Amino acid sequence: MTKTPVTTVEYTTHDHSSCIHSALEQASALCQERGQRLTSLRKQVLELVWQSHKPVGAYDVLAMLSKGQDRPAAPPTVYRALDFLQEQGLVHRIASLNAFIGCSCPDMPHAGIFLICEKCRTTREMAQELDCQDSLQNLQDLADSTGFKTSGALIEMTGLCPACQNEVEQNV
Amino acid sequence: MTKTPVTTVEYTTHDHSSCIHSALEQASALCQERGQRLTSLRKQVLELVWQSHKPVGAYDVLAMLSKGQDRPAAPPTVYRALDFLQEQGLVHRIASLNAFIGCSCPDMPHAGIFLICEKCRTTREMAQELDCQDSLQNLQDLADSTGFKTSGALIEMTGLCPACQNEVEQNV
DNA sequence: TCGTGGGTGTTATATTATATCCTTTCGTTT
DNA sequence: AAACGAAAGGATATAATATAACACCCACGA
Repeated sequence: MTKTPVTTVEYTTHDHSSCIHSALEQASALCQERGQRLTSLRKQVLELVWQSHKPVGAYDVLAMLSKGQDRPAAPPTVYRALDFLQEQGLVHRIASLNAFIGCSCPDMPHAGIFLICEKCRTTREMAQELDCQDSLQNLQDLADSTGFKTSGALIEMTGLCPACQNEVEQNV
Repeated sequence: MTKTPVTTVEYTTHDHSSCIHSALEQASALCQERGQRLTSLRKQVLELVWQSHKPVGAYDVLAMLSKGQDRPAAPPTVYRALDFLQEQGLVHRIASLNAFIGCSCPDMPHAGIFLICEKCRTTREMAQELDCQDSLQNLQDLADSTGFKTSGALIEMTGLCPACQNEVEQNV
């Protein structure tokens, strides 16, 4: 049986520069709105995180940032920028990979649900889908019904993205 | 309003030695069943992980393991044991804490849902509750409906455990 | 103008995890 | 029992990730 996958931009060749551009625009607007300073360094780091739809390590960012510089940047430089971006909801940390990824909808607070391809590492965030927030709420209700008081959730699902599923089929 | 929390053993003073004992018993039985070797070292590490209902770091285990030894153990010793225990489903890794916790129901494979108290770090695993597996299935269906092929899930919820909620109230 | 505080640079170090090679242990086969 | 091979563990080194602490600078308001 073949089912037509609902392919999303993360999994297709697309004009990624427009992803980056719109992420930066949105970040800029949000920070202005909030009276936060999206400094040159922070913007640079955000742009580097957005170079792909795969989570990127802090030290990768560091390396990219240092490329062509006379003196390479030091870890705290990057971690501070990443901390800021996380606080502003502009990037998420993927705990299972010790890596960071740009948030696809930073304008509304949300606990992200991440679909991480274990083959190509392309990672998609489910956040705005209604059903998704329902499921999350279910979980939280469940937790709270045991007397726990939930304040945050981390959901990372691993598997194969549509593109990598196809590759596997072809290799067989 | 006050609601009576459904307190569970993790959050109450209890005869923890019986937790440890039964975990070891169960581990022993499972390994035997599977033809796996629960060596002395692995058993020791499992016991150390079970010292509490809080996730414990690999280097904490290392330190406890080395205490009183003439020559301290080296990291790979602990990581190898932890890897084995994870493979056997006897311990889980809590990604957001880089730490490990004993599995409360190693006899059936499951994706754990963890409730982590951000104050005392006591962590409870929801695994067997029916609703909980339903919610998980919901999430997976949701992911799969986008063309993703889910193979594993990581769910870590943070908040306050019943005991720590009470403390907060008292301090106010 | 003078503080003041946030942001960044810099150095050092902490924490977590793995690679590699070698030795020991243990079950199996002969 | 001896020999073998595979799995487990010991030991050393190093990789990868993250933070502490302090110094400097600059923009901004009093």
